[in-house]
Amino acid sequence: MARAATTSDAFNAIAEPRRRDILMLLRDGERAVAELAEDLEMTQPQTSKHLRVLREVGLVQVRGAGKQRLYGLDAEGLRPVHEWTGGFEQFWNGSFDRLDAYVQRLAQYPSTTDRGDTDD
Amino acid sequence: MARAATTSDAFNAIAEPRRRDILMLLRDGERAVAELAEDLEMTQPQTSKHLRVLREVGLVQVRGAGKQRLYGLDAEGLRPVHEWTGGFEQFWNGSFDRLDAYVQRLAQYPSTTDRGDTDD
DNA sequence: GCTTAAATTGCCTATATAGGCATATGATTG
DNA sequence: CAATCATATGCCTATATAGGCAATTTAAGC
Repeated sequence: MARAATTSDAFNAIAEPRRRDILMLLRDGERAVAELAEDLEMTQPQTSKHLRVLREVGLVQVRGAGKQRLYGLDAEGLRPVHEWTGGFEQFWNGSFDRLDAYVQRLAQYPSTTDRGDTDD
Repeated sequence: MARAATTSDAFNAIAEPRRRDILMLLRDGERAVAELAEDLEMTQPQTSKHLRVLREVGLVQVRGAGKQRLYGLDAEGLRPVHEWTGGFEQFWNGSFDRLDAYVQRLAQYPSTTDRGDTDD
């Protein structure tokens, strides 16, 4: 009855722009919380919370470094998202054209054409 | 103060599993609402609402076909997601190894090694 | 125009945050 | 152990849904 938990998977985790920003920053290497907070102009608790979500879905890792805790990227979790969206690649890279669409439509609605009801 | 609107962009739209299911079904061609509802075992209003979100972020298109409304895929909107995640591909396809990580860490924390504080 | 079929929209509830702030927890150093 | 720096949590509020159901709109057909 409510929205899906953002902590459930990578899809939900990266739905939040702030978290995407964090991940992008981490591409350049590990970062301490305070640094991330400063770069992204967020408060420290805010940053910590986002990092927690990212950690729970396995997109980042932490390691203690003195008083600091350095967060590092664990991008493997983004792979499913990349692959899922990749399953639609044919629809935007040109290998999919109107003929494909026509054939697909026939597969589902063969009667549509019988009634001369196609839109083109 | 609240969660980001799921209607804001594709990232949010596909965070919902149901909507991903809908998009996958639509890969095979256009579908009427009732059909989608049946295939996904959802109520029809529920399906309509998800379709509305998908339409608002431009991931699907509609066209009237008699009493029915056929929804079709407009996957172009998934491209940004695919490309964004693709920006992390190096981290899981093997071209990125511990040396890269080491170099990246140095870039951010050169002193870490000076203090003999690395984790390996 | 009325009836029927197919979808959409409105209304209500429960729930999961995101953000702000204060406070607790951890680790380091003297 | 006390003091301090760096993070993580707890608590509270506002908000955006997702789901259930009823009612309204849209489109055919008679």
